[in-house]
Amino acid sequence: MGKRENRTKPPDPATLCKSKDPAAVRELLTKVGDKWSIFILLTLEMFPDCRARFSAVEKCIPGISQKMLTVTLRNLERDGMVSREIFPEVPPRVEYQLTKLGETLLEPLQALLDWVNANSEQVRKSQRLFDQK
Amino acid sequence: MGKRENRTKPPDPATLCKSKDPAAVRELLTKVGDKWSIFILLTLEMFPDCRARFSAVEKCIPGISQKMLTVTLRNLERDGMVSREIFPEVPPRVEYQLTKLGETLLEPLQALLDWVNANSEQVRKSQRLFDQK
DNA sequence: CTGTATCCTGGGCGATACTG
DNA sequence: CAGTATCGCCCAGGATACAG
Repeated sequence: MGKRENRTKPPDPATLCKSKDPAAVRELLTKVGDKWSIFILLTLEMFPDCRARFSAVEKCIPGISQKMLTVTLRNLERDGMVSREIFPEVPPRVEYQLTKLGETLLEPLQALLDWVNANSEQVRKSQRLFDQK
Repeated sequence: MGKRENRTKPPDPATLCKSKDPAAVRELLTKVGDKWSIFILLTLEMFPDCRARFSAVEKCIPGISQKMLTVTLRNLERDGMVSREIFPEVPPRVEYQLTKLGETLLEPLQALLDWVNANSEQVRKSQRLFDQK
């Protein structure tokens, strides 16, 4: 399932979407494809125990607004990728940590990042070629 | 680089974005995260020689509009993931084919799909739990 | 059959102000 | 410090019509 050998026969139309739970696939890729999720996941990964407080994450991600950090963290928590712990202090302290699930997602994600590092130059070249035609 | 061991010291803020070409990372994830790109790539992969004509791809992707198929294919071509060949016939025939570059992207992508297949149930469970609080 | 050209809507996201 | 609330812009993407 999902192997990449060359076929010699055309596929049954809609085979793809029957075998793969298209809703779940699209859902994840939409999440991961949004503007900030991956940066948050990768940032948390850098901290000891994959754990950091709100403001610490914020400082590691230039350009993110407070609102989007809150929203994206909340979504990640909802999906079970990140856990959230509130400390009843003043001033308040909230710590976020990658869950086991979140950590497992980072592996395939890292593969994608490696691909980017290896191939982004070729992509840019292709774009330039295409644009000047 | 990009390893996943636990750190014992907090990261240098903005380390992430210095080491990874954030523009390129975000660019790819935005593409891959759009509504149709992956389905198109996975569809082409199913055909002999990773090659199919416009209408054949269309039939394999329920719900895609003609416009979005055209637009997304054009973007993929611009990025060098897909090549396009026009046959001067009537009625016209146009064939699209995964390039070498496009095929290499499918490997990390497949890892992500496998993750979805393995974990989407747990994600849904987490969502239900979160929502009823 | 394989496109292009318009129009239109929803929602992602930023800016800003306010709160416990 | 770590949020909410509100407003408004922009643009991905759907519907529809037309063209080579």
